Amino acid sequence: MTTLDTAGGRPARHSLDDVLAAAMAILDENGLADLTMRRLAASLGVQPSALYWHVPNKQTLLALIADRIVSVPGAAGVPGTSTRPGTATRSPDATGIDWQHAARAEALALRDALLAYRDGAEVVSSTLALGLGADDARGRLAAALTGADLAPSAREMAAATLLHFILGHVWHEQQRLQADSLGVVAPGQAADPLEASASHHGPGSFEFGVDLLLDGLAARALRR
Amino acid sequence: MTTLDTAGGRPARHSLDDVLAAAMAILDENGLADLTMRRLAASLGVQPSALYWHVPNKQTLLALIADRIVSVPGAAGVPGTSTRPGTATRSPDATGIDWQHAARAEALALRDALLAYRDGAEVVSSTLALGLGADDARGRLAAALTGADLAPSAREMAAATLLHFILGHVWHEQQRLQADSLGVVAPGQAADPLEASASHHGPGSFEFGVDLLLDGLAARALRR
DNA sequence: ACCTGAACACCGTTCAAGT
DNA sequence: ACCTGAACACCGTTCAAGT
Repeated sequence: MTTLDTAGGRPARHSLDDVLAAAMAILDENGLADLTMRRLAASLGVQPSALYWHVPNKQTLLALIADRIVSVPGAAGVPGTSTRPGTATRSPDATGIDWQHAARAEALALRDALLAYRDGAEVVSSTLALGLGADDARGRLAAALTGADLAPSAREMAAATLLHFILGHVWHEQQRLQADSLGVVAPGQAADPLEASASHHGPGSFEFGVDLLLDGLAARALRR
Repeated sequence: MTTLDTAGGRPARHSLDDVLAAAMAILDENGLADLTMRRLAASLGVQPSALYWHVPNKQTLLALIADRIVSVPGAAGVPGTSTRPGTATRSPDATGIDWQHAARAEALALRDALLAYRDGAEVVSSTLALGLGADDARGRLAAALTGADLAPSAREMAAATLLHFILGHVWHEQQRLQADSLGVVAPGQAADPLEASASHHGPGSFEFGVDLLLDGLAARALRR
């Protein structure tokens, strides 16, 4: 079905874009555990070895996917431009825009982007040290913090803190989604909504964390 | 060398404790990628299938390891008692103890515990939904926050926020350690100490994040 | 109580060769 | 420019059987 074999001939010919699209489809439908090079090749109607013409190894493939997951236009993004420099600025005259609102919006947009693909947070997390997508996200968060009265290094560290929290939270969230759908429930972690909503994983716990960080920054700004 | 074959006989007999100790040795010396069931079996002088008498599957093995990594006595822990209830209280009369100091100490202790094993943060993160170790850590953080003037649900959410930040930060940190030791450097992420120390990954960026969170909590406490 | 032996159904990656 | 075919060196897990 996704093989897309050329009408008459045998060997299907693909671009890197095709490969990434197919990989992301598998990721979303079956999860990271099922995203193997062999399964990906099969979904493209191609031999596994063919993938290594497009990509040097699986790790790079995952990094490219992470890049795409994170590069969807967020709250500050212009729709259609998927890649923007990390230090992108929003509208030049930022007067009247509350930086806390901007940072909050960016954080929520990043969470949505991660939630848009199954295991999105794990893919992006596992790829952190390779740069690319994660750096893009941190750049956007840092840009959103322009306006807070912070030294450049403090702004960078604050953006990193936000990013780490977001990845940690969403990953946990997606692990629970998967565990629940598999019926696997850990002893302490009750699956019934009663306990879930009353505890650290209820709705709003993400916003709580973001606001906590932003409150900390605001307190710092006041002390200068 | 680690086979520990009984002097005279053929089949080596082991306890779950032996298995976990051998697994943690591999983890620390060779990393998570090399911690396979087959390699673990070989290090114990046993067939791979023998491991499945001690443990139902690899995921459970990793969860048990995560539990041990996290359960080292932290700042508030009594040395020797490795397992304590999640809602453990520290000394009853907490008057005079600054909760911010307690939470900070607990966060630093957790980071040290994660750093004590190669890929520690990834192992614990991947095991979050299974409860065990991660829950223990969150419980200790929540306990340390007793004294901050917070509603119980807020305290739980704050502990979760701290935990997610810590895992995200240390995982990133350990990824960089491994990337550096392999000589793999990402385009943007310069390996030279000049850029590293000037940015979000310099020394102190962990403390910065923790303090940011604690400042946010302090600001909240003031508003009540 | 703890392990062997053999098998099943997979992996990622390389490399010469094809078109 | 993009793919095949065949191979290499691995995986996690199951299960009957042994002691």
